Amino acid sequence: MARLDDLITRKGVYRHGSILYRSGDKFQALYAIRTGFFKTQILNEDGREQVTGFQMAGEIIGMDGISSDAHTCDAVALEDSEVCEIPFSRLEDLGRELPPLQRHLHRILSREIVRDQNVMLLLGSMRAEERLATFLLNLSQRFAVRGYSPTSFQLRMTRHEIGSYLGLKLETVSRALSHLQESKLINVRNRSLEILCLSGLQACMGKRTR
Amino acid sequence: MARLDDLITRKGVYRHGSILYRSGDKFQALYAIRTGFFKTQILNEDGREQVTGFQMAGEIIGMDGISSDAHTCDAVALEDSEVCEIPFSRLEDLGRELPPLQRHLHRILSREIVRDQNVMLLLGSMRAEERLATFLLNLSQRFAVRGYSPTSFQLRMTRHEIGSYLGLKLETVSRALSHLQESKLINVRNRSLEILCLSGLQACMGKRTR
DNA sequence: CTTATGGCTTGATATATATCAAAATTAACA
DNA sequence: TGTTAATTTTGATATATATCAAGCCATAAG
Repeated sequence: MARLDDLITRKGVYRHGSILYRSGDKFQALYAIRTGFFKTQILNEDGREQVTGFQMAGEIIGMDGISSDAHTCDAVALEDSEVCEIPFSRLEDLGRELPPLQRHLHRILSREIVRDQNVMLLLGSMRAEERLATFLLNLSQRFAVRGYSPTSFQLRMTRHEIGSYLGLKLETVSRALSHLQESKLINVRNRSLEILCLSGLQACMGKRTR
Repeated sequence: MARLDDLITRKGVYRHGSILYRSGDKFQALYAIRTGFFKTQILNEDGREQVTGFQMAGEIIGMDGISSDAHTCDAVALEDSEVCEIPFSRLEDLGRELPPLQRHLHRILSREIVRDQNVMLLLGSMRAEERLATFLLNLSQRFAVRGYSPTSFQLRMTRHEIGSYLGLKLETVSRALSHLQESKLINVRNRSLEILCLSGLQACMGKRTR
């Protein structure tokens, strides 16, 4: 553990809107978010963007860069955030000496694969309101794990960014939020969100017309 | 290399329709496809399915299982296929001794992450015909790498499976194929596909109304 | 060779979401 | 702190894709 600490260096503070890495940047390190909130996004040749994830404190980003020694997405701070850098080749070196660390790295990489595949399921088979419910429940769980309220939190991203992540236009996101509110499942006012009925939201995930 | 060969064992032949692993199966190994064609899919609680990928000879599957020691998707043979098994903990052991092998594994895991994120882009931001063009061009490239014709090949999957992968209904897939054919970009008759104009298909990827 | 079954295509119609537009609200900044 | 710019909501309408339905084709089984 001491040796891992030795590896990790405080990379610094990223102000709201600033960029941790860009697509095309040389890959050298993974980043552990200490505090704050990021989004990752990829851009098409023709300028279309897709938000591929929202990352919060305790999560690791940058794994996309390993495959080609260059990052394939942008990572942007959605609020002032503190980040630690984990030089990747040194992490690999250390992993060779410490099997549990090696295993841990593999699990983190695989967890990202599983997460991505669940987003595919969401994008490929769910209706707008279901996608939103799934998204809110996912945020809720992740806040809960960190000791924050699972039922009351701030959205760190715009409706446009939520829409980009969920494959919807921002108007659709807004309407779906309004509708969940009418259904008494949530309270939403700007970026503050309150979940009134977790089980109701869960039920909402299972509704298919599509 | 000899030691890697030592690790890998021929797992056997999987007949068309048979299952290499199922969601929930204990994770013990990665699988290298020697010959043939697979699909991987996840299933919702409520029975909805999402095809998460199509894998061909030379590709590795099973990486989803590392994170929780259990597979999170099903892998199904789409034609008679031959598979090799790579016991994962032994692969990790060997990776600790052979840094290039370790690095190779990390690249493979990361490549899957990048692939998945590009599918997110497809599902989140492309129109039906674009998705199909992207899909066909991806198959084309992968066949080319393997020394097969990039412009003439057999589709190994049904319209339904293509639709599940692309987030479309099978009728939409069928119509989009017909339309690409009318546009003289492809010839398609059942499962045989011929690409008449690679650059035309590429241009088709960039068309947005959405 | 014949029949049956699953897969595919095409048409008509329905529907979910996108698009366009305007106003209201909030946040950023000078 | 006033002013501007960005974000959000909501409505009206357009459109892409889903749904429903029927017939056709191809492959597999008897």
